[in-house]
Amino acid sequence: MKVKATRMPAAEMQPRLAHSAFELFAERGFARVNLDQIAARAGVTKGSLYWHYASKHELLLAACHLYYRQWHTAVTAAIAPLADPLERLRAALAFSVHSCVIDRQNRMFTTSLFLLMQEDALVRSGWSQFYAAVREFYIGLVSAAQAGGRLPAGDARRRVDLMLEAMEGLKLRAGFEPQVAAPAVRRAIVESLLDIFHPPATGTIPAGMVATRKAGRQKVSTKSGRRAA
Amino acid sequence: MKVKATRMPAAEMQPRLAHSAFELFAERGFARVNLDQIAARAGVTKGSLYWHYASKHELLLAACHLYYRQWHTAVTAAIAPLADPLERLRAALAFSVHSCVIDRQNRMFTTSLFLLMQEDALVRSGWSQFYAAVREFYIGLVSAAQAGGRLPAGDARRRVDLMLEAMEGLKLRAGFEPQVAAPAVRRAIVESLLDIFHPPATGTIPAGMVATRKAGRQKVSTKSGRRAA
DNA sequence: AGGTTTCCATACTCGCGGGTATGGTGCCGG
DNA sequence: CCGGCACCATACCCGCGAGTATGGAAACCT
Repeated sequence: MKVKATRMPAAEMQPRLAHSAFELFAERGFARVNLDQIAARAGVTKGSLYWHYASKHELLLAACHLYYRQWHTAVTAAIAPLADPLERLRAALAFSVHSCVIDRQNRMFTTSLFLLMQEDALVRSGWSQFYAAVREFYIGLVSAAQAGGRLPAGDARRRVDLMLEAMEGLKLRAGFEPQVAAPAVRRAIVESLLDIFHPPATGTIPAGMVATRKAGRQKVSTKSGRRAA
Repeated sequence: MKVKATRMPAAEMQPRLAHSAFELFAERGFARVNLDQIAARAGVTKGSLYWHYASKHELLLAACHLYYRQWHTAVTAAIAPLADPLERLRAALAFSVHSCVIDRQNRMFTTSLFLLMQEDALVRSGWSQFYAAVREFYIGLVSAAQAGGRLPAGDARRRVDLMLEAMEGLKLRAGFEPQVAAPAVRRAIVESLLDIFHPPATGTIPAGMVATRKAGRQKVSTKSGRRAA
């Protein structure tokens, strides 16, 4: 029986299984992946998978940690060569937008995660911590740009929250509107997100004296606005 | 056998089943609902469910159409009594934020939908049409506010896209950070979203007011440059 | 009335997949 | 050299749930 019991040197199979689990979850989503597939991709069978992980759920948590670490190293590398704080922020945004829009695996994994989060406290708290880390990371970039005079002062935390929400929404939108993957659109999106860190022209409402300096720069609403009845 | 074959008058059972399917999908998500539960909530059994719908998938599509119609009537009612265009926009935003943040059913249903979308063209195109309708609805509100001088001029479509993305992201965030459900936070979020429709103080970088003079090797160029990302 | 159609219930099939039982094999210490 | 441990494969169990087969009762003809 060509059993090929190659004897992995102890704690090498565990991350290997987590990696294949992550890949498959990112390709097909958690529910559409079974344990035989995960084990097969790692080169073993389900029986030995259960020696390393007690359940599919544990495998999910391991895949999540893998995802979190991957994001951190990738975004760190993306901004490492840059010195100007605004350019660092811009590069981080460009990286995030790219991974949200282009990387289908990323979309599938996180979308699957958002559903699991609704009924699993561990997944939820894990994501919550990751999200907090991402937020602090961006707040650091924005604060540095503000301190360096490259961005106007403002409530960094609140604006970063808005920006991150828009990023997540963009990811979802890219799932059904593939045109946002066009390079020109992506660049425009990055600029839109950067605009979030510029405060509005006036406080909140420009009462009646709106300047309308650039009115009519683009065709406005003639055929788009089916008025709300 | 007390068979209780009450004989629903033809096309009354169909929407009844769609409604209970929607409710259950919104409570537990598509994958965690079986057909017996849907049939039971509608007062029948699975055998008769299959007389009205050919598969669970058809039931899902019916539930989607129900959701789309519900959103439209609800948001229309929310802004109906208002006349001022900016107030209409604000009311629509407040309604949307409320349903994203408070309504757990809404979150669960759409989150479940986003996952199904990845592998189901019908669900995807249905959502795409719905999203387009929502976008046009908001573009109409924004354009009206701009035309009435209540909002400064600007690219309504692009800003509405950004706003809707932030709204979807907010919905996801509300799933794991329940503190956004606080009324004060909700109001602040509505104002943040409204700020999107106020253009930044200057084009992109406020060069005049800050110390560093715009080391702008790359400027935004307003339309589309040919820079590599 | 008798036949047909419409709507509904009961009872079943059956594949899928998470999880388990069990036994084999390389390896290491004694 | 041998017993035990770590790692892995094979083969099984079993619940769940989508979908089906079948039959029965009400309504609708003609």
